[in-house]
Amino acid sequence: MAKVITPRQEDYSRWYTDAIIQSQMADYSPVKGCMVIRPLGYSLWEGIQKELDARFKETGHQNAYFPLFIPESFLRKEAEHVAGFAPECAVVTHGGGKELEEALIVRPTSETIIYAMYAKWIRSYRDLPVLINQWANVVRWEMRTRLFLRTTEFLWQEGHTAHATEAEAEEEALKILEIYRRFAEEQMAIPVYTGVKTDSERFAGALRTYCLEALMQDKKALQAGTSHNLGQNFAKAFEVKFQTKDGTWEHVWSTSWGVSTRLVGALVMAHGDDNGVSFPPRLAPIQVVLVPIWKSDEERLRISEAVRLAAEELKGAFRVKADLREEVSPGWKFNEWELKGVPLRLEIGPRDLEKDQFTAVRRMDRRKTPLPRSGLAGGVAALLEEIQAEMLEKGRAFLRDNTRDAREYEEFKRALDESGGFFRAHWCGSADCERLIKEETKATIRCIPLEGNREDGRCLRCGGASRRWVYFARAY
RNA sequence: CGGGGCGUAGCGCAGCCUGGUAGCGCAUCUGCUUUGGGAGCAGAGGGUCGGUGGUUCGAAUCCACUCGCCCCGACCA
Repeated sequence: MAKVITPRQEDYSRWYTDAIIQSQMADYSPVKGCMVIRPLGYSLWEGIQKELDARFKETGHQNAYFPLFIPESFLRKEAEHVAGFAPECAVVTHGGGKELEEALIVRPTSETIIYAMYAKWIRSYRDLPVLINQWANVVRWEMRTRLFLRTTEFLWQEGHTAHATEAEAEEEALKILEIYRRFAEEQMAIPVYTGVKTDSERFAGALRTYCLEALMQDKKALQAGTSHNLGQNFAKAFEVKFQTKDGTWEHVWSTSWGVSTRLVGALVMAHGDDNGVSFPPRLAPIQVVLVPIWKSDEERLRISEAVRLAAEELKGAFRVKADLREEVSPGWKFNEWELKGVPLRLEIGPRDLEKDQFTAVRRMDRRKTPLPRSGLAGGVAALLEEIQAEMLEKGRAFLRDNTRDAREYEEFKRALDESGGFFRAHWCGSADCERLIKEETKATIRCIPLEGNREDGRCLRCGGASRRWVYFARAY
């Protein structure tokens, strides 16, 4: 039967779409730019939510929910913020059959409504810090959309915290950045670069924007999460003040931070191959699939029984699926579960039964290992851990191999076209140089590392003095 | 918004140039044989050809308008 997915080398962008549609992670909706997240895609998001939510709570955050609709006037209160978001907002002008007195914005992000509420709730330094997160949908009217990476409506979490001092807010923003970084590596098996955005890439209304940048297989960078130190910008716009110990009034210092369903797209692009998507064991909705192989009725009975017993044994510790369908062949099942990204497959046929074993096959490279039926759970646990670790290691090697130094502009341009990836290059700090590089090469400064990049050099574009290098890349 | 492509059965497509009873593959259903990498044979069901209007004896096919989607660019998580 014909391959259902366009090979990556032929057309990476088609491959991405094919992999998602064919694996049934998502589908296009009747509304342009929107997508339906199907059970496979959604359960990945649930896995992401579960793990991140636990980490947020461990660090003292609580969940809450703020409404979808925001009065238009709220958005206008912070000048930079409104300039940044107004063009991409969906606006509700009618309700209940009548034109509304004040139009309502469908939230593109919730800073404004949240700070309006914080202004009511915060009176004293004793009320601080406020550490709230919400899991929500937001809408941004993007011109060009792509499944999971950029859709008109998407799901995310947005944390919004308020603190008594600038130092506390800064500490919070960095703490979250570190949570994100570790999550990306430990759970998603995607290594990232972290750092701070330049002014031009900063969140509208933030003092500083910290970010995670990952590298996809087509050598383009993907922003995987952001954490903003908002300073007192929103506090001033919304009059969020508190009384200090000395009785003076001060504006709070705040942060906001988020990751979105884009992470699901990152998983696809980081780990998928021409056979479909491929998920790291810790996030895989199904970690182990059991596939029986039989010929005679007698074999069918014995082998399906062995599968049932194994599934029973593994069920407590792993997310397991026993594929006992009789209407499709084993070969069909192999392909289907590979397409859907299951990291480990256990085959059992007459030959395995004879040796009292399962044949384990790793999704990431199809490597086969016999696993004795006794102590199966232990063997499976070890294999899954091994796969998780190797997927991360593979990602690390990929990131390392595709990060280069760029000292000379023409050489940089050539290397961008030839190899892509990240480039460490000196930048004088001028917005003009940054803009010209973007116009001339389509590469942007992905982030300025927080440490380890101090070094005297010459700006890639103008040759002026530079004291630190930054990461450049073409990005999604 | 600019450039390109596509709307014909659930999915993928052919047919359109040169108008004349709507086809192929996959999927689905039934039966038998199969099962260690997408099984075989036989049979069956399924389509107002994106929409509207026009030309014509006759339109999937020609013309006009329109709607939608995908890809590439400018904006962005």
